[in-house]
Amino acid sequence: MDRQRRELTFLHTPDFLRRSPAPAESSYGAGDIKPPIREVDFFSSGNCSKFSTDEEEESKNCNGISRATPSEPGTGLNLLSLNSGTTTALEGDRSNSDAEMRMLREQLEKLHEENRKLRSMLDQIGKNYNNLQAQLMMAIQKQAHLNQREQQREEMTSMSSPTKSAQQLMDLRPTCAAMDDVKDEQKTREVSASPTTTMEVMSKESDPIRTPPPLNSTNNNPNFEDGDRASQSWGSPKSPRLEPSKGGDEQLADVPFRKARVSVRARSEAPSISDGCQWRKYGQKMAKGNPCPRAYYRCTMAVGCPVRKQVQRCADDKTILITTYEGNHNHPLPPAATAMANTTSAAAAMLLSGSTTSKETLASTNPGYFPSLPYPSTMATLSASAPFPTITLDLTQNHNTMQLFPRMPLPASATFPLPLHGYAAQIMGQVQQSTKLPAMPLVQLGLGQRHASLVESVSAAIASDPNFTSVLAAALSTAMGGAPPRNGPDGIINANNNNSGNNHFLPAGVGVLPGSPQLPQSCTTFSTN
DNA sequence: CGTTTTTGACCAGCGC
DNA sequence: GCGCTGGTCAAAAACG
Repeated sequence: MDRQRRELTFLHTPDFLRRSPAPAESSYGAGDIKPPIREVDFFSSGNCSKFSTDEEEESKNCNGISRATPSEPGTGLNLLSLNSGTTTALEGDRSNSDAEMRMLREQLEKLHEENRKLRSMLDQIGKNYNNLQAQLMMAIQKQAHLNQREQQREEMTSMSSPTKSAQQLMDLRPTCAAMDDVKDEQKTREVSASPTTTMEVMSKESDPIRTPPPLNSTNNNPNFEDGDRASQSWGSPKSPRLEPSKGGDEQLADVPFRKARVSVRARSEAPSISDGCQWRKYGQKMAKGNPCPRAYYRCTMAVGCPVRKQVQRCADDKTILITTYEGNHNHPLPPAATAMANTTSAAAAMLLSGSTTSKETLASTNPGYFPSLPYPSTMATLSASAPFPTITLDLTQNHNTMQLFPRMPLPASATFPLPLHGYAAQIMGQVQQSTKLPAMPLVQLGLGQRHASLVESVSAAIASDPNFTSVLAAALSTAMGGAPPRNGPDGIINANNNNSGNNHFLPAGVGVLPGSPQLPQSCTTFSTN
């Protein structure tokens, strides 16, 4: 109820985009930022209803100005509350009542107008989000058909392709999703049936407000297996990440997935970005070649959550904050942390679903799929040559990606839910099943080399969509604590890659994918220099 | 007083 | 085997 009240108040707050209290995370000591109490969840706020979990409340919220909440100082609702009290007081003093009533009415009208604007803005955001989802699924399905044909050809010809080892690794990976074969197969059939069905299924899964995953879902959802394993390793001394005790296939199969990372480069003055999760700093090291220390965080939203992140400033440009996420949450995420988590999950899924071979310069080498890429370079790049497969989202350069929010102030503590979870895991589960269910279009997402092209094409498709980049850039920029986009003359965040890191930048897909059961390997990562 | 951050120490992987 | 580096642990300090 408190949350609903806050959200309700938020909707009526004239300057709701202002900076909110600091996030509960810090990386460099002073200037710690606490987690925002009021969060702007652009991705999930497709309409007014997204602000409330209660339908009744929802309808009230959508009808203009709603109930006053005396406990919320400095908000429009408080004005209404004041209005009510003042009206009562005026009964004993009518001399000034007319003038004050006029003033109050004007204030009410202003608030109404403000609410209308905010709602329309939210609606627009939601529409754009849904459009991107639809486009992504279309692209996936389209590519899936192509891959199916390609797969049949490959089976006839190349049994010793360079990426066979990578595919073998995937195939050997513990079949955490296999336990749910039947269910996932049905789901996949639904997904492949039609775009509409796909979106319905996924949107149901994606909305953490409406369908919050069970807290103990780890026990039930095979997709949590990886996280559980990671948790176990965390619990053991020295966290043997590679678990040498495990031999043979399982280890081989496990490593490449657990190591996958998603990295985000963005400009920020804040010590770290607020991603909607709570983090605890557990270490700090000086990294070679960078005067800035690297901070290590782990997720504290749930006991044993295996997600970790690294935060470090770029050595070349200290205004660039590089954050790297690894692992997937074993707990439900707050709405504020869901949207971008899905985005980065998709990015990681695309990375992981490809081969482990380097895929540099995908855009230039693979122009056939999406010849009309609007950007000379990309906002997402893949690097499989690094020790860990890493996808880097570079938001330090500007293109016209802020068009959705031309003059929207960026709240310092707007949330930036990067830690991976959700759809990536779903995809990965399907990837694993793919060896068993070759006929399912989506299932084929992750099969070795032939998936590289899919990864590339989907990535390109996403990257080529101005709406997507706009939304992603906006979300990322809002997440940057107090760092207004400064790359462009008009405050536009660029979607271009930046080569200051050692990652190889590729046009990769960063899909805004609907949420889903937590996946075996979701991660969000920052490239480190 | 409980939680979080700091920071030196420890460990594993890797290259020579 | 040794040294370097990245990552983590854990005791102490700081914080609220």
